[in-house]
Amino acid sequence: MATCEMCGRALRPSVRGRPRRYCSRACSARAYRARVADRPATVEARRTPEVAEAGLDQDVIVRAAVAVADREGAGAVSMRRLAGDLGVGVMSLYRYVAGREELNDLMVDAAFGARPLPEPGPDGWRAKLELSAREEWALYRAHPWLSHLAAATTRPPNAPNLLAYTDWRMRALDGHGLGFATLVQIAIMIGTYLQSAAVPLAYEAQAARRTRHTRRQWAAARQEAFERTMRDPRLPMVSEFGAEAFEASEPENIFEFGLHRMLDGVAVLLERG
Amino acid sequence: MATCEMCGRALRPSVRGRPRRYCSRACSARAYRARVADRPATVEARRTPEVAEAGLDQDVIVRAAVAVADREGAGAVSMRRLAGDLGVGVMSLYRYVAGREELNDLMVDAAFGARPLPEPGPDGWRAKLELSAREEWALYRAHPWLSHLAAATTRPPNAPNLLAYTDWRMRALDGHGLGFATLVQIAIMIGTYLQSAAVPLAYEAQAARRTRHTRRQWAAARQEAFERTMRDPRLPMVSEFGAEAFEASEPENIFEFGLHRMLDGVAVLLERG
DNA sequence: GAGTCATAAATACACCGTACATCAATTTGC
DNA sequence: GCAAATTGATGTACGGTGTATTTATGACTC
Repeated sequence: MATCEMCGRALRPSVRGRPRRYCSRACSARAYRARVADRPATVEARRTPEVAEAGLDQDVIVRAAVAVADREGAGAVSMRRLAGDLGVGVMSLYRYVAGREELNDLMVDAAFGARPLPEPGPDGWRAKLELSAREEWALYRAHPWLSHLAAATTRPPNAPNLLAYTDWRMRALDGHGLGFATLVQIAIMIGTYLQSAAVPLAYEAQAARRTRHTRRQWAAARQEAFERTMRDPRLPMVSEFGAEAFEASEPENIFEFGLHRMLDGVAVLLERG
Repeated sequence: MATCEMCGRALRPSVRGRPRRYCSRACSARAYRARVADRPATVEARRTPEVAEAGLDQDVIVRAAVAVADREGAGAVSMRRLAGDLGVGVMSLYRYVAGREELNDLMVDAAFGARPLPEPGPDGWRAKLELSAREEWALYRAHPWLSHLAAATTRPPNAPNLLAYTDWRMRALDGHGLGFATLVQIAIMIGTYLQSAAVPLAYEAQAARRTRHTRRQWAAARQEAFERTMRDPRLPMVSEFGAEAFEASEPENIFEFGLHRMLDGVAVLLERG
């Protein structure tokens, strides 16, 4: 097991690239000091760094990330890009954000935090659950990158504002005789479904960002490719796809359909007692 | 609109990086010939390329990709890695696969193709749908990278073997008085749900790949982080999470629970006529 | 006043996907 | 029969990615 060269503590595994030598930036700096100590003092001031006016913090970074993702898609978000937008050095970001993975979690949390569910909400468990689903869907509509990132959050999820949705749903169902474990499962089931029903929204947004010309080209190529695979004797039903079926498989309609089926399923569960 | 410098045809947009100049490799080669033609003939043979023994093809590449993903996770799959494993040059892969995106689609298709649904399957729509869900779940268990990639396939999906699942589900429900659009929606709803219910399996697999030592460290860090966010007065229900709730939120149990709720929901729809 | 720490940023490494260039071998068209 | 075109394989290079380490400055503490 590798240990820190300065303090001897266990090193957490390096995410990628070279193995770690120090357990923290503090140890790295300490080691640097030690090395510098016994070295001819040739070091002198070369650069006077500009002081950032307002100062950096986690919120600023996350807001910048969300803004980029909203405008140009999740793919446009990178540490370099954010640093450029904020006018700071790339590595400065790491002072406030552990890394790319944490930034993703923070983006998800920020998005959910901007749209809290109302208290106490409408009457009745069904209206409540339906509302919570529509609110979450509205979020995915507003931030097409969100569903993908929400599905990719660290597990168990580390975003309080995302958990707030789960909590609200559990409270919506509390007092109807269901066990705690069942409340958990219903709440998770709904979130799970919405997340992946919303994934196609990212494709729509990607298309919308193209120029009218290339968008048409792109859509045509996709459609053509699909029609080629669709026309397969082993897919008798899919071969019958027409305008009506395409309409039915629009994200909006899949969302709506699945929501009602799930709520009907929950109703069955409640009737059984 | 940019056009090919050789043949003047419209250029499809470059996926990333430099803009295209030619519409195909053929045109690129033609341009090269033209350039070489009026140039002192200094070019001579420098290298005799080794002929690949068995020859490359799409299947070989896709199988290699699936093998790497199974063993080391989706993150380990890269064009360079595959080329290395297969003992060929990186760019040789592009002769059989359009690019990374198509490779993803092909991996998904290959996985689903390896587990076709039985014909005619069990009796009754409910048993059929349940079987199809369990088969798909078994796939996600066998290939933890699959759910993520399946969610990220191009839309509409271009993988016949994935569509075969949709088709089979639609046939399972055919003849019960539901409209074609409803069949589509039920089939998509089930697939959608399973995909995102399976995402956490990738985390489990990632954990399993770690050494026992680092796995414990990793799990402890995750758990600690979660318990910190969970203990929040604004999350009264989540704060109550105990062993039972954690057990209930295991992927396997979420899968099982959601499946039965959805099938109950479909049953309600059928009763209504 | 010396030592420590928080902040900021440049540099460097190990990756990634893929456009284009370049060769040899094969196929095609006349 | 032979030149032209095409195909297959591969090297090189570009423009990115995340992040470990190093270097530097000021502010705070003992």
